Amino acid sequence: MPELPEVETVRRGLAPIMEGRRLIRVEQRRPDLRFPFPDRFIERLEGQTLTAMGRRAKYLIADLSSGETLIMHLGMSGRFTIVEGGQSALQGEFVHQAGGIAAHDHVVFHIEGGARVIYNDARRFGFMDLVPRTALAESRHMKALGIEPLGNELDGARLAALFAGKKTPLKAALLDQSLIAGLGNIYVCEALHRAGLSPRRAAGKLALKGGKPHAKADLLATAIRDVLVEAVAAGGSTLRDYAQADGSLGYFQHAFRVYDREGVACPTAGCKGTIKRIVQSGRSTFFCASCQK
DNA sequence: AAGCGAACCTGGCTGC
DNA sequence: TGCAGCCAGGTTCGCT
Repeated sequence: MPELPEVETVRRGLAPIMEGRRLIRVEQRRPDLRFPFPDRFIERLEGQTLTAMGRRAKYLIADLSSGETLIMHLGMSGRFTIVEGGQSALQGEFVHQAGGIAAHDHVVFHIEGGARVIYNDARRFGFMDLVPRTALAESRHMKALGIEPLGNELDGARLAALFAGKKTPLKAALLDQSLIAGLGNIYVCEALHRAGLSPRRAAGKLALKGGKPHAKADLLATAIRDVLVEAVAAGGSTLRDYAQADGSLGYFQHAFRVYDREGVACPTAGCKGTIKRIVQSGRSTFFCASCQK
């Protein structure tokens, strides 16, 4: 999935199609994804106008005219495809031949004006839920989330405070959504490389000392922000066949410096190291042992 | 209580 | 070509 930049890209792709429009019809093609769909899912959506498409961490947050909010998470393999209304005969024919539905298309939103938004998720680690807007912040999905890395809260001092006393490696601390919400495996690797910090280093080492954060804490906060801002600007990096929310077939190739680049020369200027792959808490970490201390 | 590993599920790639 | 084995962007649960 989609980490924060990819989810933000999806949000930006869906917003112009869905905001201010009514959900004419909704198809739910199976009873569950990661979790069961909420009770009366279809009935609570059909006829509602989608008033705003937002994002919190890796969650899409769609406000409805009913006062409820549709929470959507893409898990590992979730994706949205937009099929515009008023398309050419040729495209229409293609869609017709394919039945308009592909394997793992689990939810179809028919939007006022003719567009369809299709949610496809092969592994079904994603989910959708409905909660009253007023209960969103306290909902089980939002409740334990940490700070937004692109918000104003993230800086060296805050990072140092969050990591204080933690013996867990920086890699694990940065993946912990209850501390900073939105980073995933790729951008954690990228941010640590930019900051010159080893993923194995204890998170607590960046903690405040005498009221001042470790100098590296500022560096890491900046690296996190930079890597996310660049990825969002690039339209969210996409891997393999991950489709852009606008339904276009072309995909953007983001140049990762370390992720999935085992054996490649470290891109840091003047560094003679080679990117290594190790496993931390069951997941791949890519880093350069010679410039990341 | 923090901090691991396993589990959830399917598909794609690698190597025999 | 076939098939077993391993790996994948996330989160949650359960066991130290």
